Amino acid sequence: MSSATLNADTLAQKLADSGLRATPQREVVYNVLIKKRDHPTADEVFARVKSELPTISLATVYNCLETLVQCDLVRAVNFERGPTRYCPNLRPHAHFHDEQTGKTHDIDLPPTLLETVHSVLPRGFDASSVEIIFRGKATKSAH
Amino acid sequence: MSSATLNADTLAQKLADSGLRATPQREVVYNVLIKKRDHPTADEVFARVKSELPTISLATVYNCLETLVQCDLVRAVNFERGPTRYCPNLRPHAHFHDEQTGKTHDIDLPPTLLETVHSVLPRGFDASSVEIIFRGKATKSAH
DNA sequence: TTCATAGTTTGGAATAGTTCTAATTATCAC
DNA sequence: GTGATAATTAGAACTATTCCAAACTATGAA
Ligand SMILES: [Mn+2]
Ligand SMILES: [Mn+2]
Ligand SMILES: [Zn+2]
Ligand SMILES: [Zn+2]
Repeated sequence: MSSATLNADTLAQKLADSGLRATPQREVVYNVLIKKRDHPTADEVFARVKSELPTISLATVYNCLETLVQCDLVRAVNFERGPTRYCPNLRPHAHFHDEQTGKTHDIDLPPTLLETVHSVLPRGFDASSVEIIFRGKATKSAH
Repeated sequence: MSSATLNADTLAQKLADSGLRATPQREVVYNVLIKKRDHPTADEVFARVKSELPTISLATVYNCLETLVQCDLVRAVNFERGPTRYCPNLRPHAHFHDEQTGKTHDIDLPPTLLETVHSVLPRGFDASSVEIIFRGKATKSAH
């Protein structure tokens, strides 16, 4: 069974869990995110999806991305003014924003780290999620 | 010497360091941020500043906020789609976003934490800053 | 099958937040 | 004071996103 088929099944399943249908548009949008995990904007997703579904509309891309976020298949990422970016990496990870290139890299986190970070919260703060963003420059060796 | 005067001096000094002038608009915008540290949007700053400078324009508020950010007197904060928020707290701190109320709280960080977080970066990633955002709910006791 | 219904997509209009522009006003150095 | 430079202002323009109403599609009961 191909990885694309696995993804399609995962997608169909998660959508069904939320009472939603697996449409061609949703599948292609999701596959575009999986295929190139560079945190694209909605416009960039739109451009990539068009080559497979030339008649898709930008509104539909926004709708699909929103749906995928609701189904916990994709994370919406905002760490600066400017368009929202989309990330299909569901493992706990931080983002490294390279200020020279504008590229955003995923940084895997050791399981203990989120615990440690969480532990700095004073009483009365009950966090359901933690987000970590680095800014700086990445050298060539860091692909 | 009053705290307002101290702030005004700090402001004038930092602006001068960047070759900029201390104008009434810049002073009032800065004082508004200092006075109520609730991470207001530009629109909210505009509304507060108007009571002291009724003829100030929204464009000037944006200009002043941008200037204060450049001079490292204020941080611009973006952790979701929606207007940028402004924070005059220069100590290392995280943000806690209360999803019920929409309010954003400052969480002071022990000096070791940023080191620990920083240490998860693989070779090739050179971070100049780290940002931490919690999301969840704050109980009444957490003011 | 056929039809009714609900879900989805679509293009365009509308909106929110911000930035740009060109004209005016304030400040500084001489 | 005068001229140069910096800052403010109102409004236009712009970007990203959401809203809307119409058309289309899938589903599934009769
Ligand atoms: Mn950037
Ligand atoms: Mn919020
Ligand atoms: Zn990511
Ligand atoms: Zn803050």
